[in-house]
Amino acid sequence: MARTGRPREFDRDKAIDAATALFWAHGYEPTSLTQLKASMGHISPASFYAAFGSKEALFREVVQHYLATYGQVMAPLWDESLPPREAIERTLRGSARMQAARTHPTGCLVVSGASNCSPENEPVQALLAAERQRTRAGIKACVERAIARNELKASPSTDILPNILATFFHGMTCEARDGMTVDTLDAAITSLLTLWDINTVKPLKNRQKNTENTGVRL
Amino acid sequence: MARTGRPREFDRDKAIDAATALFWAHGYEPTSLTQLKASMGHISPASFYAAFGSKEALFREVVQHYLATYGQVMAPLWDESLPPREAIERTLRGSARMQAARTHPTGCLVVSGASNCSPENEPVQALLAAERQRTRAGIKACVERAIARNELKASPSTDILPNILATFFHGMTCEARDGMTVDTLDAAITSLLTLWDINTVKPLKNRQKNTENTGVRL
DNA sequence: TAATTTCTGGATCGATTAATATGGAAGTCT
DNA sequence: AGACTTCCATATTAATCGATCCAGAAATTA
Repeated sequence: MARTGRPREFDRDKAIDAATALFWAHGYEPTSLTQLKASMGHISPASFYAAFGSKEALFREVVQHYLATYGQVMAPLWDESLPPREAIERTLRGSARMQAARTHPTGCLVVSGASNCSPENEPVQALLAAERQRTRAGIKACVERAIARNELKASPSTDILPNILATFFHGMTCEARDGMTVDTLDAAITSLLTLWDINTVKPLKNRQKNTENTGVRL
Repeated sequence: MARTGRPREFDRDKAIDAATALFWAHGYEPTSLTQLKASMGHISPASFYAAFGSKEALFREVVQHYLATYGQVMAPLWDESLPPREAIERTLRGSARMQAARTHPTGCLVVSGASNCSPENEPVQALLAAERQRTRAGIKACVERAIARNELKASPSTDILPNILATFFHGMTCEARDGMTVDTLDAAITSLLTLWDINTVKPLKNRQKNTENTGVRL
């Protein structure tokens, strides 16, 4: 769009990165414009508003950027070329590794990015809530696909499986932020997936071997 | 202590109740002094500070009050007169029912009460983090007690069981706040506890009957 | 009644919030 | 070169933040 005129002096992409780190670590409301501008190289208010519009608009950009990068650990959920169980397992293990990493704030931005909000910022909360709902739908679709492929038997305990997985998944944010390591989370995932395996149509004695050679992305 | 002088005109206990509802719904930082004072009957700043000292001191009182009332759903964890599995089950079901109830804000105050915090309020975050750690210790103690009583076999998958339960437990806050009903959470708990049962020393064929006649408190 | 204590309302503190306005320098395009 | 666009830095907006202070009213006890 902007092709003429004086070019911006700060790197917009790096600014988004810096804003992501701040919002991720402290949440939407506690992150002040002063902090944001400082993290972008002490840019002026005018530069900030010209580049991003508002704090909320910046946050929405940050969320999109997060989903397009870190959030890609959940991509297997919608990859229908993967066996459903592997899609779930890759998502869980990838998320565990991402959320517990020390190279950025721990936990998931979508879960904890706006969990404490004033009523006037309810739209921000709704944005993340919608994204979490998308995750639940993805998990549910995997389980239903497994049933359709005759890999899981249809039963009440299979019906509730997506809810268990979603609850555990969202709980990882709290655990990671409280210091749980990736190894511990990974071991928990291995054990949790037993709940999947005991609902398979033909239980294999050595099914647990599957959990070792499934790669983890990112 | 205060026996003479003009008595306070507002009900301090009701004020704590009102503050609990606000902090629970919006979190520590987004809840302003103005809101707090208004919820206590539009009391004056002087009355507020005379009665509570500061916003942070009030929050600490609120947390104690929360733990002594709503938080008592976790009491079974430290009740050694209960069989360990029943202690865990009562805690999970009681928490699910409490967190999903519509008579107060959903979710758990200890999990979401200060999840978005500025660095200067780190002590508030630490207060809740310590309480969460106490919960994890309680869950772990139950599992270890079950092993000591020869009700669970010692194994790697038993070792990780407390972490799975804690992650699920803390995830319930996110699910409840996003609208998951108590019935759904309850069904998920029933299925999750299968992970306990498959690690029992002598697996009973009709173990699942146990999940029906265990009472739920509060 | 007198003395004491603690309440109340209102004004106010400095700091910080997100957002806007202004004026001029800097760089791009024709 | 000249026109144009967009940048930057500095001030400043009104509102709100948590917290403090003071004067006077009110209720207790002696």
